[in-house]
Amino acid sequence: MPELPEVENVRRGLLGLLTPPRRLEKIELRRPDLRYPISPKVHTAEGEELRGLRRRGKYLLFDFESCSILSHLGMSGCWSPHPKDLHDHVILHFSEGLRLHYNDPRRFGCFEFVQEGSVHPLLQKLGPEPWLDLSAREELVRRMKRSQQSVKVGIMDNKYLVGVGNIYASEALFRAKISPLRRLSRLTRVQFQVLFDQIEILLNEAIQAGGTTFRDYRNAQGERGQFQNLLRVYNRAGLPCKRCRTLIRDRVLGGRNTFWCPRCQRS
DNA sequence: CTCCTATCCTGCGAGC
DNA sequence: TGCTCGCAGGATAGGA
Repeated sequence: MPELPEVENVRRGLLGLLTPPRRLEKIELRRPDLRYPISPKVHTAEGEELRGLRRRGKYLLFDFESCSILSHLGMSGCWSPHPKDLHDHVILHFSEGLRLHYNDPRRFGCFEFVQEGSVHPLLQKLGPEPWLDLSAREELVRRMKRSQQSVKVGIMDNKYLVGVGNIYASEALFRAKISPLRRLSRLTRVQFQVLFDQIEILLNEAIQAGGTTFRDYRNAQGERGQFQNLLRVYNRAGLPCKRCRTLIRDRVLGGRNTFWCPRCQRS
């Protein structure tokens, strides 16, 4: 469900609830696993004070004194102070009665222990955050140009860069006027620069708008995002392009539905 | 290596 | 109204 802008909004909302810093009193596991088995080592964090809450790509990191806990929301995960009961799989009991409930019907998310000073294997192979300096951009162009994958599948691939999921991939390519079908190896350097620019602008706008609630995304306060009102191509197959009125097309690419305007995105 | 597919799981909307 | 089917914002393992 959540892409980078949604996870960033969850992070900010949780940070608000957790300020001033609270002590984690107990981790309540309502089941032994999500996507992976949950390590009993997570209980190490009990009794420790929360030192910070970071985001890396679509992952959240709760930083404690001696360890961190890595949380991914998968497709349907959500952190909230309000109990939902059904599918509340993990509950963090903080001091002063604050409880954070991790709810995830599909259980594609994860809840992982990270030893202080070590990098979790899930984070090991991740590419950079999408806000790239000049040299990071050049490096990325070099790497991506070697690939025969479509640009749509490419920008969603975490080994190149993190945070762009299925909605924002289609949206970024529309803004950059690049066909999602084009192979990475065939993009020009200028196209890469425009694409990286548009990804940054798009994600900034989406964060600002509180993320996209296409279906069931809610932030930590239970509120919907607003960016769905600003989407230009996603889920608009058969509807007229907002720029040129040509009908938006869709097609499955890398197993995910992809939307584009065949006129605005010809190259 | 790289690329592609199937898969994990539940809920919901479309279509009949 | 009620049923079935297919698809959903992610990411990985395993095969070609």
